[in-house]
Amino acid sequence: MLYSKLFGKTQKQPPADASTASHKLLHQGGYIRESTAGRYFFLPLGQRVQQNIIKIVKEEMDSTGAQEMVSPVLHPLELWKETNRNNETGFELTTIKDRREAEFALGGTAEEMFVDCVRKFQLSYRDLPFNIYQFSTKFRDELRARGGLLRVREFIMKDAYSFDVDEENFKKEYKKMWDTYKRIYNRLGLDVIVVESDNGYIGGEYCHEFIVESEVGESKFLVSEDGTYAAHEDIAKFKRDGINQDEETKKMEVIDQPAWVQTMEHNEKHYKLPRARFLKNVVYKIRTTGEIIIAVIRGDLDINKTKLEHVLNAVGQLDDATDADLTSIGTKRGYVHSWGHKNVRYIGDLSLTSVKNFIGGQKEETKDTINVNYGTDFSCDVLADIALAKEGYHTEDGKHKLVMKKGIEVGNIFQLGYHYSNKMKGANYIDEDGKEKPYYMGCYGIGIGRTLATIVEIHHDDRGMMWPDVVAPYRVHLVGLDLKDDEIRAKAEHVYNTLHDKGITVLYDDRKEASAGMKFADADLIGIPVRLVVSKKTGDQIELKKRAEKSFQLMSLEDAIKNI
RNA sequence: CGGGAUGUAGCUCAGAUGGCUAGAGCGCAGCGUUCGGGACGCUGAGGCCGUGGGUUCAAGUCCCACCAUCCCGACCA
Repeated sequence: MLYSKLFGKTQKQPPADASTASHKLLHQGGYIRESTAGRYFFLPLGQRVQQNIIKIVKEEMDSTGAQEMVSPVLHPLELWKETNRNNETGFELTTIKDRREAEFALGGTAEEMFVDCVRKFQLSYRDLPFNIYQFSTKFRDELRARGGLLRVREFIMKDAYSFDVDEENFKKEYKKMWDTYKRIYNRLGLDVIVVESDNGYIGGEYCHEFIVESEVGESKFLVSEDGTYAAHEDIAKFKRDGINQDEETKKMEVIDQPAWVQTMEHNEKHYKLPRARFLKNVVYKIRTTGEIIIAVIRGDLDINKTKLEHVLNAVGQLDDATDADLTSIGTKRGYVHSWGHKNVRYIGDLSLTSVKNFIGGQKEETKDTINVNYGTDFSCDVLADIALAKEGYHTEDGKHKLVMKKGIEVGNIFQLGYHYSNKMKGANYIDEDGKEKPYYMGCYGIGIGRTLATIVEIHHDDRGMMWPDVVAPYRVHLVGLDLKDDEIRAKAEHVYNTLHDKGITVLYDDRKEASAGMKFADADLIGIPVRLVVSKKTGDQIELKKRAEKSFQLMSLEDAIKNI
């Protein structure tokens, strides 16, 4: 490719509103342009990289026996209604109507579509298992796009769906996809951490995110110091250390308390005891049913809303209680009781059994309870893990400390089980015994654009991008200097043609007017792995410099080609 | 959706207290001089000052509404 003909230009200054390295560099290097917030043009350079990533993902998927296909972008809204994902689960669904008033969802993920396609066939157990996938543009009506390609409203995703006869067989597929993802990211030059995470609106019981550690990432997760446990903040388990287990259990009493004691800080000051000794209540409301939920937890811990939603089987439906909600159960802020309110459900955290003789639980203006013990003085409707894990807490076995990390989620794998095959009519296969049975599913996603941006986040320096060989838009950036000299220009063109004939992709900076400094700066910014220079100085030889290295060497064209 | 900020040339930005016939640097076009780390000179093209209302003799500048964008939060594979 001749640089002078390349559509898209480099730019000296980054756009003012770009906050991440990948956003700045991809824009400056002429890889992408913003259309509207969260929707991007991929310019020729960007598209070449995107295609390279797609190629690698496709090769690895195909090698597992998965089969590529493609589904319509517009999904009949009835399908989303069939699984009740159109309104209740908080999916960022964009819907449209056509001229005949038929309603569609712009596909944001395609479980329903793939199941709908599969159920059109009379599947036998002999047809299973299989894994079908597609690359397609996904739409997410994000409230807030950010970070260039890191969180967008439209992007290409590889989404795969597996169909098995049962869980045992599914697990083999899940493991296969896990290993495949590791290979894919390895080839792309990304170190991934596999993290247990929350299924959210996808459904199913367990899933894993593939995360590349980065400060600009939005995924927070906890890792045990020895690295054997990694889990997303929303599901991370940890040990509730016993606080005062050797203390004698005392009898509950109602005591006088000064009116100024209202917050946790006040408690600590008044009783001169650590926060863990107090009871804390947090109130929520389930949006769909209006039911009030009181979460009771040890004072030093915080509620994890996602965990609580799972306990309540109300994913994406929990709102913080308003003052009006508190009034409706006959109380107000600061005076919520850990027991006794009517028409509420009490969910307690596991930590309630880790403390003896709690203080609090039934606060009034100048009274409160002390020596409160879970099980004897009060109990919740459910006792479960609903606490937010934090850095410094210990793993469940108590052996290791947890460390908080941030990263970019570049892919994920989900166990779906019977979630969709149970909800959708006719999602069955005929088993050996002649009976209809639902198939056992999994799904597997990779965000291509986000992966591309992540590669830039990891591979760049202050001059520009540094693409790994396999994804670089071209293998070689050929810089011609002194090109007004016919002889030198002929040499450069010879190099260009030779490389081309050898099947090596090359971007040839053939501009006559541009200065050497400008060409080098552009080459560094664009970040192609190998730079070759032909100029007055290089004579019969050619200069080779790798983007990632400082030094360059003169050599013959043949040696240079060997080197590439 | 809550809090904060910003919308002036393709990009980055300047245009106190209203007086604008709207500027600079980069970029772009032409000519000349340069030519191994974003060279220089001259010339030139390029603006409904986000949109709509209002106040005023006069609005890029003040007021209101809306829209858009960014940051924090909420939400979110």
